[in-house]
Amino acid sequence: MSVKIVFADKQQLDFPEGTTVAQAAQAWNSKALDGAVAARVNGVSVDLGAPLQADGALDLIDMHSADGLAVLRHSISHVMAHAVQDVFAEAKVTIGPSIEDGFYYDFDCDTTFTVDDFPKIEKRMQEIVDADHPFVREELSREDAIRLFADRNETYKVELINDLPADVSVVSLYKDGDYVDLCRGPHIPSTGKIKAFKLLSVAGAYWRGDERNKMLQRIYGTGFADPEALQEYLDLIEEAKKRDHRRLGRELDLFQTNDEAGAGLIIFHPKGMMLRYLIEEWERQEHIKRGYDMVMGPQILKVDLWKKSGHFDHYRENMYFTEVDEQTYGIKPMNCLSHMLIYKSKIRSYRDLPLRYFELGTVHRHEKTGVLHGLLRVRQFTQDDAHILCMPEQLNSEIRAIADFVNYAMGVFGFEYEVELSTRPAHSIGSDADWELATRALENALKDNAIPYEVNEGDGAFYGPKIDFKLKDAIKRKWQCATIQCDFTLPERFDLSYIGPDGEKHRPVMLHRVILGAIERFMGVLIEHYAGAFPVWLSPVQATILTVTEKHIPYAQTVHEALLASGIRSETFFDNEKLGYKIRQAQMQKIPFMLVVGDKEAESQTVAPRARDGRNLGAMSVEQFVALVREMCENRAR
RNA sequence: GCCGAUGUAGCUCAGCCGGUAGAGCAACUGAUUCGUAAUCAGUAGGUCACCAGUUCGAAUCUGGUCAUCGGCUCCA
Repeated sequence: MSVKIVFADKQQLDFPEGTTVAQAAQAWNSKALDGAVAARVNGVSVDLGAPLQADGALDLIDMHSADGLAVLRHSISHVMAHAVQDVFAEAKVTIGPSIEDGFYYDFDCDTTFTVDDFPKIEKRMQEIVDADHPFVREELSREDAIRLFADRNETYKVELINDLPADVSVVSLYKDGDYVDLCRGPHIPSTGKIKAFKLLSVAGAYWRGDERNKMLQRIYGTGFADPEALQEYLDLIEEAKKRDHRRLGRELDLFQTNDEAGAGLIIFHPKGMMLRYLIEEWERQEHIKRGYDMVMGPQILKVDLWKKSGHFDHYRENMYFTEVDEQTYGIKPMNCLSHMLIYKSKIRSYRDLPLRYFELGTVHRHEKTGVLHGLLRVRQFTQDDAHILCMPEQLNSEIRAIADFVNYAMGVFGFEYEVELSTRPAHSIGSDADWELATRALENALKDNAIPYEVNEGDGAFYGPKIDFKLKDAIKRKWQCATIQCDFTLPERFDLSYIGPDGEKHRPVMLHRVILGAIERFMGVLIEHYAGAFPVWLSPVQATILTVTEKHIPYAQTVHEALLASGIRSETFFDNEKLGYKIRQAQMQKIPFMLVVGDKEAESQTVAPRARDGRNLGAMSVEQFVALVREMCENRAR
């Protein structure tokens, strides 16, 4: 029997059945195996050593491709587990997949691993690599596999096999040397193919990601096709550290957190507050343009109102409470309640809808200590929040308008983003019918507007499904900022109504939505995105005036005042230092323009701007400079 | 909240086996008056996160608390 194999270039060759993928590929093209780590036969990933058993299309997976790197890293994770068990005999293996940028493996081990153990583990890994053990695939019955792992005291592997679906009767194992792991594969042909790896960090992780389960020890590492690519990645990590918003927040004097004030609470310094003011002011204008009404509710509301809304029952552990005159008040974790009360303040007609209430609403949420992170995860934050009350038939166009708004806003700041639809979570309120209706409404709006999205099962808010917009920051981390949530429950609980054309009362639907999300988080993402070098319109300081010597101070002062009067955010730097020093300081502060003022400028009543990128713009009048800055602001230019 | 690590001057970090703290940069003062990424000299600055305990004696050892960092879980 022979099999017909079609290769990437459409060439078709016949081979005896049982010919391995590698042999076939070699016959097709003698260089085909260079850099190949695995292959796809009819779209299914297989080892290079896999036998060909049927006709099909074969293409090779290159080590440099995303799929190839995943295979390589998965193989390195086996080598790491192998090495860890050689170093720590009592370590039990659990799971160890490849992930974006690397891999990890989780172990259950009484000895706690530290980064100081890495050299030992890496040394052992290198020995395994040097030994060039082939990765050997074996298939065993469920029972035999369970017996094998039980004999080796690998209880987690036994649990994994036991939990496989009932119709799985055969499982695959991979061996390299004396190490055996339960694994679907594919793997690289042998450990010797590994040319570049590094262990990065150790952390705790719950078995199967469930906080009720045992905490395991996870070792993260990465691997690349060659040492150069690994070094490039390590350099990228260094670069990411340099643009960490917590570091830049201090260096650029934007904000602080303070032990004495409390965890997760941000204290904005003048420059950080200016940045925040600029973002917020921009937002207000954009909301007014789009038909939103600005409103504002109180910071605390009586606990009974939180009971009515369902927050007390479903969100209490995240809320702060305070006692005033024997009354318990809940400090708001969300802004919706006041907006509901505004709606209820009079009888609404269908002609009034949609109503769009916008509030830069400051909320408090009691986040778990371990999740706090700079500006990105805090306990007090301000949302650019709005609640849209509309008729069900208006949902579609309202969602579309919000999606357009988000798209516009992301464009202004230069972010890419992805869209996800999150459905009903385990812990939620409302009827199945309402959830169905709300989820359908969001989904239809996405489909009608041809917005590509992915479904995120069970990730909705407790009161309704949501569309999440995940923007990608400078180091490709994804952050949830914008979100649209569809809510039939709160209007019900607050008995909201409008009088329809038929003269009868009807129930409005509510959309909760944010565009930037939390201002604090968005600022954190922005700082990293721009690496602290904000575009001119967002720069807390747009120009700093540098004197060549002390005698130029009087003229520089008049320039400064003229700029301030023109609405330019100007700063003076008159220290008794050399010009080079002042330029260096201004450069490190990432100020867009440095205005050098010396004899020439004072005499000709000009300034000599030096742009942040080092370009010397030559002498120009103050008016010309003001016009330049204004134009850049309008174009939102860097 | 969980696992692990860390907490020394404004910042970055030294400080071995317990004997009451040190550098660079920043700051301040003085000199210098200088043209596109660091002028020179001097001075000052620390409850060693906090609270207990062990000890003749604790930055150092032990326990607790707080905070930060890397993750997990959760999330704007």
